[in-house]
Amino acid sequence: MPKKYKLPAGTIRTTSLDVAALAGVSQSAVSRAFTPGASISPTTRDKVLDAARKLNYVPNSIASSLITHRSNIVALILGDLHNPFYTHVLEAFGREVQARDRQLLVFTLNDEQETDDAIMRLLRYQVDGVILTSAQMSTQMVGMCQNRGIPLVLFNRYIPQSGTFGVRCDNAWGGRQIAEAFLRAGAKSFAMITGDPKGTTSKDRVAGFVERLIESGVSRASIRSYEGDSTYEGASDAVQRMMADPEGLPDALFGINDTMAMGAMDTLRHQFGLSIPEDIMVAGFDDIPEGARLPYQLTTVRQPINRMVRATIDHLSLDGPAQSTDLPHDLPIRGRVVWRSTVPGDPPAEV
Amino acid sequence: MPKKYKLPAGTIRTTSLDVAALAGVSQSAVSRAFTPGASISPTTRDKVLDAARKLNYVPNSIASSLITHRSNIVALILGDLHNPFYTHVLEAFGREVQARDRQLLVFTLNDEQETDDAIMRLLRYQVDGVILTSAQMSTQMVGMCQNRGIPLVLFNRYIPQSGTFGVRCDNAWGGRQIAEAFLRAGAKSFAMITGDPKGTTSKDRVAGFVERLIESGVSRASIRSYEGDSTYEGASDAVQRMMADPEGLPDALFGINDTMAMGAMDTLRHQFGLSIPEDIMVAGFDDIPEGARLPYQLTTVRQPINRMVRATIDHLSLDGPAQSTDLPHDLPIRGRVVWRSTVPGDPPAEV
DNA sequence: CTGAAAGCGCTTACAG
DNA sequence: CTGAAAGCGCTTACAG
Repeated sequence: MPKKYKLPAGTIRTTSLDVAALAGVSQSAVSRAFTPGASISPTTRDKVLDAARKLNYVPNSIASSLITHRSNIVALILGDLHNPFYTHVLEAFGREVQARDRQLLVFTLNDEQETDDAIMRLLRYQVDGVILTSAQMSTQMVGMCQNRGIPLVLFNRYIPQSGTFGVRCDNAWGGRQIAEAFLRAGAKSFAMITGDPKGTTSKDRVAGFVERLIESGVSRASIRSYEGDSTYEGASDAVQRMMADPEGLPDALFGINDTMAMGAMDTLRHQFGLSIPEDIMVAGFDDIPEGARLPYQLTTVRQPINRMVRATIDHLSLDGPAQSTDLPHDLPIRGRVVWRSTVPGDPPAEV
Repeated sequence: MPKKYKLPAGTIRTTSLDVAALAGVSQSAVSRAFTPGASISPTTRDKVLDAARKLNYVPNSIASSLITHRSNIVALILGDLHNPFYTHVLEAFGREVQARDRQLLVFTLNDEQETDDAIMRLLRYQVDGVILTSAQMSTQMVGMCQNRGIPLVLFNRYIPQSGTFGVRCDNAWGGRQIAEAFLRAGAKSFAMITGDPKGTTSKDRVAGFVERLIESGVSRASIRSYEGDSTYEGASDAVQRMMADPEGLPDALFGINDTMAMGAMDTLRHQFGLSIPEDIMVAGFDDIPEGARLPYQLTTVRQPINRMVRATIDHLSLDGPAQSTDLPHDLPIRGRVVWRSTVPGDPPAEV
């Protein structure tokens, strides 16, 4: 019986029919043997599993997906791979998704406005859920996912009034803690190196930071801001601009993420010969392990990655029915301050 | 006409049949409109594409995969995510695979011996190819892939006599260059911080390094070796052991990868107050961007990632027939020395 | 260039 | 608990 559709030459393709023949059971029985909880006797199951082992049979999940409408694939859209924080995010999602017998289909974005394009591509793969860690997406694309019943969760960002659900660190709270730390250490003038001006993450950290300073009577004029592009190199450039500023050196510098704080520290020390925290105190945000290394010992805010990742995956409702849409559309999770040596003195109380 | 199989509630599922109905053509025509190179008139194609747009139709690649035996998915097995080198590898593979209209299904490994398990899982997804960057796999698993006609390429490792194809950096050559650089700078005693003792990468770099030193009359006794676990922290521990060694400080230290070289530098400087290269010269391997930062300025060997990634994907033969197996089973690609300031003096000639 | 029809490899009501 | 059969949404020979 010649196959009607061409297969790559020399390829052996063992199907449930082959296993059924060897085990002397129906094809349905083979399917049931591989379906947890299916109605099958232990005897039959063992016969099938034996035959499957002999034939090196592995069920074809493409075929089962077609009928179950579940691909067991979760799409992860990654923007900023160069920030080690996102390496840890990828690792955490990989671990959690694999623990649920799914796999990650990764979409790496080169340009900013590629998110919509990535969504169009992942729709073809019939993914069971989408995790978006990158830039903005259009409301049209949100609709494409919703129509198809594909759960979408934003990680560490939110799109107001889009009806999308977002899990994130409580960035404004974190910004406040850093402000408080600087104030207790006696700082009077401040600078920030900011990230993506369109992203909510950087904006919220800045907002919390500034808010707390203003509350404490600091004048807006003594809070400067430089764009750092979220990167080490961008922060280094921002420090050049800060140092060229006639205002002079601020007492305290807030890098909106650890990578930028590290870039700023290296530039302040090696290019301007300054000491930290003696000449200028520095703090970051994220608590990437690199910030704990000997040369940095960076005071920062820990993002509770594992809790954030689990909350994200829970919202995907990979098993069971979709989450009700009455839930709050934004779930900020509070981290904690990690006190190291780039800010002098003792940790202040939470504010 | 009620659907026989349950769909998640509130979900709209548009198929080629719906598009065909709206466009007034057959379902075959819809399929052809979305198949590049298919036999279809421009008029019909436009009618179909119009209807598809109105209905937000996206072809279901699960269904097409079932019949074409191509999932358009490439499996990438990643081990050491904490080494920034592999972040760049992931990014390069993502870029190249997406440029070929495929996506990466990522398998992150926590433990060492999970590779075989990952292979079993990816077989279900009917991937078009497998890229393995992690630890060893059994020859049985190699056979599983070969039987199914799934191309498998090892990235930066090889398994002798397994019949598997590997693309890698010419690690022995790189090790020789570092040895030569140290020798020209006047070093007489040497130490290495090594990586995974089972991996070929570390072994080959060590072998090339030692070989060149021996050639130049260096005695084996003046070449020490410490295990560094391929990590920053492992290298830091290795330096502790090296400094406790009664042999005293060597003239030159080779970190088998940049991450370890950086861990060693930080520990030598901040914990032992040593200067680099005045007290001890250091070199690494990989040329990760972090090694070029101000505090490190690390002399190293660049791995030609882009060439390696392209060679890997070419060997997958995603389009066209599978590669002949007469090809050499191991393709070492030569990098180049990146000369910075952790080794004194001028760059030596290649050896 | 076009349509009707078979079939990819499974899951799952249905009827024993 | 079990098997025969329908069907998931496509691609592709086949016959016009």
